[in-house]
Amino acid sequence: MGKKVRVRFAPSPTGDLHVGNIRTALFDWAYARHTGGTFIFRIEDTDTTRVTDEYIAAAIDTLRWLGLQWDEGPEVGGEFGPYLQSQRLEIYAHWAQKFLDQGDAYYCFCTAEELEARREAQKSANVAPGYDGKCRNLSTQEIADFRDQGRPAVIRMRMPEGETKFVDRIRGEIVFDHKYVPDFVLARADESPLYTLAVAVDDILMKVTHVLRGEDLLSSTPRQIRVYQAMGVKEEDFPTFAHLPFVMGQDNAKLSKRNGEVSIAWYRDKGFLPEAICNYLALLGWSPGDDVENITMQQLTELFTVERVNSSPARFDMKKLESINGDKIRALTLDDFLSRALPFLLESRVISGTDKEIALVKAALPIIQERITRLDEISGMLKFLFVKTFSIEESSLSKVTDSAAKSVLRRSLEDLTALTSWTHTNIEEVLRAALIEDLGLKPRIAFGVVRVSVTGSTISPPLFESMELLGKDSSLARISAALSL
RNA sequence: GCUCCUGUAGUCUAUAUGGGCGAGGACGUCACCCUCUCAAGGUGAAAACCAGGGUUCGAAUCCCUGCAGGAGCGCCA
Repeated sequence: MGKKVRVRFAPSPTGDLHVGNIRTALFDWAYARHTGGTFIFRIEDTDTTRVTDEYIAAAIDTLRWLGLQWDEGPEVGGEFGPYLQSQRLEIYAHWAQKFLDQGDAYYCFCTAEELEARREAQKSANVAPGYDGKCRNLSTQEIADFRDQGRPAVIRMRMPEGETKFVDRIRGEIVFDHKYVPDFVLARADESPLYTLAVAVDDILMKVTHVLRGEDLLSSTPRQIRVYQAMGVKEEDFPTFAHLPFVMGQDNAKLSKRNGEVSIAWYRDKGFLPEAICNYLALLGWSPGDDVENITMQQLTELFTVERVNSSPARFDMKKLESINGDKIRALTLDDFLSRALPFLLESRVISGTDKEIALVKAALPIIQERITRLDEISGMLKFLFVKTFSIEESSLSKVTDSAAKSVLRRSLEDLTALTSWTHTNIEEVLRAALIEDLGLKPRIAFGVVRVSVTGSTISPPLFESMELLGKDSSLARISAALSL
């Protein structure tokens, strides 16, 4: 080796980045960081009909949010830019022409309809569908005739007979017989490049040393290698390939909207922490070993090696993600937790953002920190502290209306009114003395009644702390309101 | 159809190069404990080597076949 590691994450943003993309990006990033190499972010936008500026912007935003800093790429630049393939068109045109001149590529005049018809024929004849090489050896006369007819021509790469052999860092030696690798198109009739041309050219020009990407690209590797060869690159300068296993949906199908949300934007909105997403995704197809699971981004870069990546596909499990998310939330410092919680409270309009509100939120967060698995649960748990017109939820109303409940409320109101120092320990002391010791009630019954009257729900943060935060006036007002229901 | 990849509990995985694997951990599930609800935490339980052959003193670990799942075969990436 000796060469400095350069890895790239090169998505084609035809939609929001999804779980699978991110897992790939994460491994690329972790590998670069682990080896002290360079992490390159490149946008593959050669398919202008499907890639949009919005999706590109979203991809950039998502990577930023996840904390996967790139060393070269959009917005940060770099020595081998530009990093948007749409800005590198003349480079691809140059190489396509060179391949043509060398005889490695040729013009193909077959129309889409003709190709389609022949593919159908191949299928019904039980032959692998693929280009049949019709235009491979056209004479100059034939080419001229097609040109005269005004037929458009694509540029096709010639696959010589033989085989391509390479060592995949995850799967070992892989061999493809060229019989199953048909001549492929490098550029459209309008000369715009295709992925097959652009990736290979860019990986070489950007001096990429390791290609870590999805398993779906495994069978396109011989085509890339073919381009390297046509470029005159020596075999020892080819990048090393490592094809990562798939991330699939719960039901073993490919991840899609239908089974589990795939867009990272959705996870962000739901209140998943970026470090939780990364930690969980890192565990899909990789493991640090030694029964370790909960790791920081820093540890990931220290522990990550391609050797420990599995070759078998993994299923995405939302439950486990939530569990890890809960762990990460519990590990947050109060200030960090606060800054992450605020956007959700603002968004749901539980608070408007005044200093007073924020101070109350900060005081309340510790009592809910271990009770949530996602940030979007915060609003529901704290809204009782902020609502202007308080009401008890429908399903819990019956808890406070029977006569036994009334006596609990009456007694609570009485004893609490006399309490001067409104702290949760004092509140608890008073209520225990009155309801448990004096009235002889079971704690869960007695406190349950008070809980519903004060928080409006049978489920809430710890009662006494909640009452302290709510304040004496509001707490007593709610109890007396419940009394008159 | 053809080519390629993959196969440890419901899920993710650990067991560096075959022998403490009579299979370990985590999520989930169930039970119990703790407890003012909900959580968190603690304890415990059920739960797996795809099948069949071989190689070997010994295989979950290596080989073959079968089966199952997935991917690719585009003027998509």
